[in-house]
Amino acid sequence: MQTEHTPKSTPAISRGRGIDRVLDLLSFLHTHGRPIRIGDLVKSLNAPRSSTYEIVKTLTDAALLETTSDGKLFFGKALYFYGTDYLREHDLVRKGRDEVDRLALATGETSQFCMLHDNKYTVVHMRAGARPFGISSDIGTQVPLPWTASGRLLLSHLSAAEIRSQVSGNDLALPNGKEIDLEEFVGAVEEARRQGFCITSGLVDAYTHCLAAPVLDEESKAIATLCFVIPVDTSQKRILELRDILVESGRALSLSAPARQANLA
Amino acid sequence: MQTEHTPKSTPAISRGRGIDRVLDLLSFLHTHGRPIRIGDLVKSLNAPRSSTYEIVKTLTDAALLETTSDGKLFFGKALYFYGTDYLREHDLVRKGRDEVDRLALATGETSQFCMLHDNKYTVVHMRAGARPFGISSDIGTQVPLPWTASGRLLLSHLSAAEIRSQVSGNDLALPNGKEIDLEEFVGAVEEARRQGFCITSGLVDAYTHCLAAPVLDEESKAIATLCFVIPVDTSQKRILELRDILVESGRALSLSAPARQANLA
DNA sequence: CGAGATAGTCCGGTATACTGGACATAAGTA
DNA sequence: TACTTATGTCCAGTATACCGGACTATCTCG
Repeated sequence: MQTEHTPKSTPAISRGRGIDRVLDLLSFLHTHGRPIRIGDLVKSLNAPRSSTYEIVKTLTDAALLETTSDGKLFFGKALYFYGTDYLREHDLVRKGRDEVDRLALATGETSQFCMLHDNKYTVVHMRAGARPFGISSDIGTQVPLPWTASGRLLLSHLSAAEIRSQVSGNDLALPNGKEIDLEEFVGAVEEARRQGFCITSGLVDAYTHCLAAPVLDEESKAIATLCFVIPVDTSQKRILELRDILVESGRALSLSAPARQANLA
Repeated sequence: MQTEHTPKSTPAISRGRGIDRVLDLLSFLHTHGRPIRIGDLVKSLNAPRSSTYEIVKTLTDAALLETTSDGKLFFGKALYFYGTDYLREHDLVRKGRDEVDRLALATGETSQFCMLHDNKYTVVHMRAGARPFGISSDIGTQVPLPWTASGRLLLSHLSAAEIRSQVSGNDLALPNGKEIDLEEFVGAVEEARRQGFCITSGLVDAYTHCLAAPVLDEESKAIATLCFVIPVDTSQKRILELRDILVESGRALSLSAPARQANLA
């Protein structure tokens, strides 16, 4: 499941395929998030200079990249068009976006639509709530799965063993320095599946709850999640209210009825 | 200015760079506009089969492509993220989109934000008007420059000679079979620049006017346009009213004052 | 002015990516 | 059954894409 073109252990510089260089370039540009000078790019990618120039030229001609006014590089128009095409053809994501916008408007809470990408929790769409609260993560932001409620749902179709192998050691270390216990996490995933929703508190930061509901595919596997990011001081009553709204929205987007016996235990 | 990786005259199949194959693939997928089977892809691209399989695998692993439920290929999540990144960093396009949405809402008319791409008029964003009228072109749609009012504005920084060389013979043939006279077109471009807006009638189809205003960069060159697509039977008064709104919006997005003596002649 | 970064071009040798073709399935169809 | 059409894998030879390194040209800073 590792992406093959980014050898983790060997940042070594070897003769490489042009394609792989391109993929690395784009991927780096995404995590970097801002325009970058070509020299820095060469250093960051640890790629041969002349090849990089060549590739950048090719990509720029094809409008996959653009040069900003101050000579830096970033994504170009073609990628915008391709992204739009993706959205047009991809019902689920399109509906998910609409639902997020609707939820944020209706509840005033910061809402997100998330999917698994690169084996990470990834924000596909988000809309900030009414009160400007904290820093809401941008679209495309990736976070280790154990840090989020959605992460627990997105893994909930896997067996305990599979979960253990998916979560690399690093991912269990929270931003606040604490470490999540692996077995506890496996249990939480299990519980999330049984309940059909998940709530976590103070994981990514100390001041928020994370409240998530799954979107299921035909086989009742969570292919995406909807979630609210809400202040810790939210009342229990309000939390439950939001949870019900979220679960309902998730069900509406799902391709199958939950099939789980939702409220048994 | 031709994209180098698509030799027009030689659809020949020769040993090619992987990168170029990828660019061709993406570009084709965009114009195709729908998921496609890999076999058809091979035929359409006239590319070696084994290489295509290899490339598709690589791109799929990197999430640039995705396989649909019925085994067809289309753009993947990564491209959606890259497109979002583009939008986030690209002020002009972001503002242009907002303005289009605003205009469509305020006037009820179908509105578009357009730019030059691949030497074609390209719809960067659009929003359908209040009355569902005709077929509004999707985002990413490309049309020969002479067919549109925007096209005249987007070329208006060029000399007559440059314009002649930009417009290839094919582009002058309208969908209705008629042919635009090249010199007439050059004149229209000139006039569009002088006036700071442009109106065309019955070009792409017989039932619409196309009304466009430029967005200028620091050197007063049109880098984009805003436009309305309106029914032929719109009253003259209404047209002028919409024109003023559009010109004003274009000015607001511009990086320079029009600098042209707008209403001289 | 010299020293040190940075952007960008150019070129020849060679490691290897790309390709054609063979092969294995499976589905449709006549 | 036999024939066609599609997807997909694998392999070895060679055309060539990629890389290292040399070279220019700016720019900045001391």
